Amino acid sequence: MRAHTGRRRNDAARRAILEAAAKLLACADPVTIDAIAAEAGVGRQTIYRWWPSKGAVLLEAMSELARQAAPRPDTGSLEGDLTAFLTATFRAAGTEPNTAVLRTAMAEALRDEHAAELLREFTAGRREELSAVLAPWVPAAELDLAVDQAFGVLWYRLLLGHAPVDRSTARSLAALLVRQLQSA
Amino acid sequence: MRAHTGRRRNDAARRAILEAAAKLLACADPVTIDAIAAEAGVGRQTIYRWWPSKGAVLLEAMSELARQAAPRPDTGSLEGDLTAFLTATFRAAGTEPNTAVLRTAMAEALRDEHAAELLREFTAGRREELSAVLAPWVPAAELDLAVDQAFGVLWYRLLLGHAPVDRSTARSLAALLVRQLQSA
Amino acid sequence: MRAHTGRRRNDAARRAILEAAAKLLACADPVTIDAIAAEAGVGRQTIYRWWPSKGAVLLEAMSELARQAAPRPDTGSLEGDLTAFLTATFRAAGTEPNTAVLRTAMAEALRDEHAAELLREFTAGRREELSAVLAPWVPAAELDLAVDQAFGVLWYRLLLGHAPVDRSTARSLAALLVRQLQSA
Amino acid sequence: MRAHTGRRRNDAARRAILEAAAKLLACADPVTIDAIAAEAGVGRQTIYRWWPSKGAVLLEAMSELARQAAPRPDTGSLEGDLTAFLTATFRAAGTEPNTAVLRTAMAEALRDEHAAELLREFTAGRREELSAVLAPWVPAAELDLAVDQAFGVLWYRLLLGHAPVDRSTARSLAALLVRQLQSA
DNA sequence: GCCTAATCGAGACGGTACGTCACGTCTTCAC
DNA sequence: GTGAAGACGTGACGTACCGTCTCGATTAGGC
Repeated sequence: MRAHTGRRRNDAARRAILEAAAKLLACADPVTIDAIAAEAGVGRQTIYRWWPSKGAVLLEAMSELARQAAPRPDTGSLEGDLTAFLTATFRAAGTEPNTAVLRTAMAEALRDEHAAELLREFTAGRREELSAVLAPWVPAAELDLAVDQAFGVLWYRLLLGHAPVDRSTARSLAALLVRQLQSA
Repeated sequence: MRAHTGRRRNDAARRAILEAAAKLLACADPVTIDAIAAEAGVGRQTIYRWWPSKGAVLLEAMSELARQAAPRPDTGSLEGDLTAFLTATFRAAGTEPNTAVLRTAMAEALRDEHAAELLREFTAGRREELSAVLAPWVPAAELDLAVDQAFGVLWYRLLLGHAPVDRSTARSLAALLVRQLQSA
Repeated sequence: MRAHTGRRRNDAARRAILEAAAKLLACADPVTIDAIAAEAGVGRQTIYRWWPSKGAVLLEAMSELARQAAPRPDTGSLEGDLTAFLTATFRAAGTEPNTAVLRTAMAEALRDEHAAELLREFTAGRREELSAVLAPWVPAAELDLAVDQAFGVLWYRLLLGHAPVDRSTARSLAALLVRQLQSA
Repeated sequence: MRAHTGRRRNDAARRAILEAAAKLLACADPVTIDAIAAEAGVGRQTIYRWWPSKGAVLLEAMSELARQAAPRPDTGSLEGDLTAFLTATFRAAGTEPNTAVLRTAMAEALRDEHAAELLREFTAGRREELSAVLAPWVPAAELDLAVDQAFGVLWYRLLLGHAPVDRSTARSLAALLVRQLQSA
């Protein structure tokens, strides 16, 4: 038995696919596999060879996009750190095309188990970031719920659009959470 | 001029459609117009005559389902009222088939503007309920954000599934929010 | 038992329907019941009350249109009479909108037994006309086939459109048929 | 540049579609695309990929069916050849399921320009056959009209059904045409 | 002058077929 | 074996007409 024969995976194709997906993700309208393949100059099968579904491609593309976002602030106070984190996060999420990307990603995750898994991983990563920020000051028992309150507001507003996702929201939310967490 | 001519809308068909939609909504797998029509014993066109899209039917069905849910508690304390409201709400939303219904409704709203509008209306109604509960005790400036924190946690967990939506979550959340709001 | 009570049939509606059908028949594109009803300013049911199918309306409209066409020539010779008859018939049938009417009528007759029956009646009438023209000169045994040869050429060209249906065709055909019939 | 990439057209599917169409064509009742697809064990889209309309499929199927029909008789006499040709043709056309096939084909051609074009091609081929039979004996100027007389009788009777399309008709018609053509 | 009943325009109803779109799989040939 | 190209079976979509079934309004004898 040979360990491996034949042509090796073309990383250029992989990157082209993710970039095409990212580009289309930002357009707000539903993304098709054909569109990704055409935009990437790639055969449809090349996508299915490496990802289990359309949603998986989109989610991976989104995760790459959002990789750089997170600062790990250290201002010396809970309120300072939390404000810095939430401000950065809300500003990023509330700005197009990111808003459209996140909404489309959630839409995909609700229809595709592969995408759902990747979105769970992505959001778990974000929660860990925020947990790390809060951990020094907050009792462990309250951590998870506090984190979900912050990201809950973010996603709830993002998906429904009834209220802004912006810097000022982030600041108010940080202040409220601080009061809640420190009054223990 | 006559006020109206022609056969009137068949209310039995309308109800059959919404009930069929509600039934299928609870099944967790994607709902098709054909399935609704068949389940309701109705022609497809009768659906398209009265609703602009599949999403609109589903959202209307969901809204009818959830109409009765809300208690308007009056225990005499912020913590009592809030706990009662959130406990009831989380328990309802966290129980199948309601969880599936809400997830499907959101999935539809993310792809269909008509459904989105109806989901906005539905969630606005729920926020008003909670606002009414909080209003006596909470400064107006903090109301909206507090409400979004509560429903944010609910939807965030519902959609991602990383943590439970249950009575105990509701109680913890109520306690946290009370601390936050009363420490002002 | 009373012989009859209630409102009588509205002849204006009947005429409006046939005229609307005639008008739409002339347009070459497929005619719908809705279009007839709208054009006639009539409810759909008023059509179905009096005709068994769409085709029946169209065929009756066509028959009324074509009622006046037939001359009963008497030039004193077989060739003269035949030429006169065929010339008139081919010129009428070969001119728009009559061509479209006949084609549409046949299309309808091929899908609708009521229309087929009416088209059979209509064409039977036309064949009788031609038979009457030929009868004085042609042995009875050959009459039917000769008549079918004439109308056969007419319809064959009308339906396929590979060759004209015009006065000169009529004259050539008349001459050929005369030779055939007189050489007995 | 490559001459061609991608999977090739599946000829088995093509044949299955045409055979299914032929089979359904013979059933006298209206043919649907779904029925063809199901009978052929093929997706609907595979039909639309290769034929512009339902009529085009049906006409192509009919043309294949009728390909073998034509004898090219050579009995040494006009009457002999013509009788042989018309007898064979009328017998074939006048026998079920061929009659139903031809009627359905015409019905389709009257509603669908693609089918009309294919029916024109088919009938043109048949006319050429008959022209070739007649050419040695008939002046060119009279050829087309004589041919249209023969096929005219065939189609006229086929479509209206007022008189038989059979061997004896063919013989009488041949005799009449011979008299007409030879008495010049 | 009512009563009865059939007709009218309007339009909603359950159906059937249409032609399109996107999916995820498969097949072909080039590399 | 991987790549682009593209045909394949599948199944939902939204539209167009069909022929039937209500509606309330209108009309016209028979009593």
